[in-house]
Amino acid sequence: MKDDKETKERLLLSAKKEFLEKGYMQASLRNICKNAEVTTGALYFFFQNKEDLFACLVEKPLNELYEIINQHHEREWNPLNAQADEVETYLEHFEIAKQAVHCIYHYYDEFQLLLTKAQGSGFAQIDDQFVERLEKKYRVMADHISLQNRAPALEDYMLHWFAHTQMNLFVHMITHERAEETAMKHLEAMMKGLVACWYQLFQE
Amino acid sequence: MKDDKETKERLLLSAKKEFLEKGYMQASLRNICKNAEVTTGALYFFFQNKEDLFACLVEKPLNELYEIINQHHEREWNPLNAQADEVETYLEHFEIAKQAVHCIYHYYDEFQLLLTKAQGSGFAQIDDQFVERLEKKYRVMADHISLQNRAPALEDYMLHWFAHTQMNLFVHMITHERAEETAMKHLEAMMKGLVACWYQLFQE
Amino acid sequence: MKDDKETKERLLLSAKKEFLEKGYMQASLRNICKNAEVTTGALYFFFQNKEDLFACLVEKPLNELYEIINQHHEREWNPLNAQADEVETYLEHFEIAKQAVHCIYHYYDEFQLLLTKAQGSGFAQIDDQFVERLEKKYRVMADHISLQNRAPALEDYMLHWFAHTQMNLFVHMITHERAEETAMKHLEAMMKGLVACWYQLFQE
Amino acid sequence: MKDDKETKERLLLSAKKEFLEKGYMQASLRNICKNAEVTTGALYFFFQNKEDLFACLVEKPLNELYEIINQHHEREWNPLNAQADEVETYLEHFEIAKQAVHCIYHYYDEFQLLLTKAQGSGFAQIDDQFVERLEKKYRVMADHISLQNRAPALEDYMLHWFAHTQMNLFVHMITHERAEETAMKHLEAMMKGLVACWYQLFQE
DNA sequence: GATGAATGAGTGTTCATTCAT
DNA sequence: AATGAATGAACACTCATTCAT
Repeated sequence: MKDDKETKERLLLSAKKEFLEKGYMQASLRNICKNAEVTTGALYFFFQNKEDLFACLVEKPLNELYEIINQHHEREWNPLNAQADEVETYLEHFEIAKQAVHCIYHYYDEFQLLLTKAQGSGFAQIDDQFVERLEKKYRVMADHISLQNRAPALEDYMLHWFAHTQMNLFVHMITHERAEETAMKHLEAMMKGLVACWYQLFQE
Repeated sequence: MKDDKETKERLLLSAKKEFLEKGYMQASLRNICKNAEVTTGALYFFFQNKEDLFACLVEKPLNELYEIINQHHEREWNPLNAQADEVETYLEHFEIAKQAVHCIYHYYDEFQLLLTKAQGSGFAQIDDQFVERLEKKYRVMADHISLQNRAPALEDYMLHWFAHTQMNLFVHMITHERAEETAMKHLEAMMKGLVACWYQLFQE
Repeated sequence: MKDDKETKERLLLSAKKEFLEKGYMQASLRNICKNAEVTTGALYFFFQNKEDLFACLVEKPLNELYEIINQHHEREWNPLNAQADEVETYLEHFEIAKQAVHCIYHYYDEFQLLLTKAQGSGFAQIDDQFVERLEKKYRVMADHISLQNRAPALEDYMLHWFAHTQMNLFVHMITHERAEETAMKHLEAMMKGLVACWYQLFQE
Repeated sequence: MKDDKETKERLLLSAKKEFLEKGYMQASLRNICKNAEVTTGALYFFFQNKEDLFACLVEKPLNELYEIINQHHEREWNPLNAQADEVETYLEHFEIAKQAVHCIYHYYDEFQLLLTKAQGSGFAQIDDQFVERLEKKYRVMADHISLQNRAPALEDYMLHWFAHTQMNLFVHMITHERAEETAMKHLEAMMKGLVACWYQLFQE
């Protein structure tokens, strides 16, 4: 009777557009419904509230990204067999980043929402959580390097900053380059820079 | 205690508090006036609107920061007499950053507003403007290096990202460390990292 | 556990709970259906609307109570053979009240609904109807007494008030005592008081 | 510019009407504003919310009534000099009731609101509080009588019921008779009945 | 300089009810 | 007998802003 697209789908689409344009807070449910050619009541049939609507857009991509980071962590970074020379480290860093970027570009709009339009929603501090996961991962790598180099452990503050910088790299990409292929090319250069930075942090 | 302060001053103080607590969008002028023990009308005598109120808090610190960057640019970075060896570069980078950080910590609350609470206001993309200024400055430095090394010019994208990263460093500091002195110590380490990153960007 | 009960039964049970908890107005059909594990549509298959649902819970108990009052009226209160001395009167009053209380406690929840949770429904003024029936009954008794005592007839207002007071006694019981046995004990004492009051109304 | 009546006054008047007609819950603020020829915002300038609006109508009359009950309690019912014969008791009971009724009729609409239209507001259980105050007062009188008659103390349940009945008398009056004078005449007869009831409660 | 009153559009959310399937 | 989708009006409440005084 309506269109070929299901109502829920139309609502999600309309919501995505509205959230992208105005951000979570300024987005108007009324507007979302109007653009989806649906009444307000209908929205509340499919979603519990504004928050839930946003979450439905964003949760799946987010979990996929988390899985990527965590899998990596568990599978490859067994420090026993790691040979933490500079090249190794770079490859490791780069591999994680590449997969993350791939995921992020696969859900381009959704990560735009998460990383730049979530203020006011429950996902506002998502970057902190994301940074935290990176931090844990980097802590293991850092301690390994310190051990090999007989250098003092990397300060928490530095580790935290580095993780933040890494995450901001992703935010930067998604904000400045739409094409995944081009993004990937940039990624390589930036990661080289970051790895140089990383090793510098261990020098006195 | 209250009465000796001018109304305008009280409003600005109350506004700063509200904006810091809730961010620009969620801040309520009603609330700001109530806490300043002033009526809404009074606010509109001193300020044109919400936007203007926010600007009044933030404009002066922002301009001071801009001046620091620009002065530096003009005075010290005459490329004719620059000897762009690595140490020089580091010192140059570091000197600018130090002065910027000093300024930022001098107006701690205000930069908190600008850098983390401005979403919804006209200053929402202030970081972009800030980045732009850094970019211009780094362009000169980069070209100088390229010339000396007979290397190809640094890509715009990379320059932009590096400037972003530099700016995020400031955001990170202001979000994670209240004491200027401690901040400065961290700054040194982080800047060493960034300079390493910077030089890496010129490698093939 | 759920499946053996018929849908209609489950709806009525769930509705009773919701109405008792929130009263007629605040009760949510949505909620009633959810707790009955049934969709809204199903509710409207069995009941015409909210009002009807409430009525279905409450009508049968109400009619039984009406019958008790009316039967009594017709059977026993033939004034020709009544010997309206004080003891007789007390016993008569008491007997009716006892049977009414028994009925009310047999349908405890339902009368709770009727007497304290019906605001907003068509049963909101049920107490008035109830009082009316009591009134008719008391009118006969009152006139009999007036005749015997050659006293003026009991004013309508007083009769109405007395009937109200009698009914409030029932409301009070159902609101303050869950056990029928205990309630009955209290009933006796209260009825003695009311009969004293009743006779006082005939004094000049 | 508007009428001769102030906006706030108009709002209160309109609110009183709406609350009386529909009860607290069903009353619509939109409607109240419309009838007062005022925008919704205006209402919220004068009142915090629906609850507050209702309270503003009702609080003053309520406090006056409380004062009447309390003053009485403190001034006259010093049991040392009380001669608790039946006539005394009646007069005492009657005197309180008369003053209460006078107060109630002075604020006729407001007590209508309080006693019959407050469901859903914070004043929903106001009758309980009111009963409680009466109860305290009657407890003193009851114990005095028990002492004199060497009779056992009046059961709490009975006292509570009697207080309820007394209060219901007021509710009844306000619901059934608009003219204070007529009401007062009825009051006397009803109070005589209640005092007879009261004394009956002390008989075995 | 500042007040107090008022605007009016906007917010997210809930509701009883309907109906094609 | 029952579902799931959808309606549309209503709700209390908040907002930045205006303006006569």
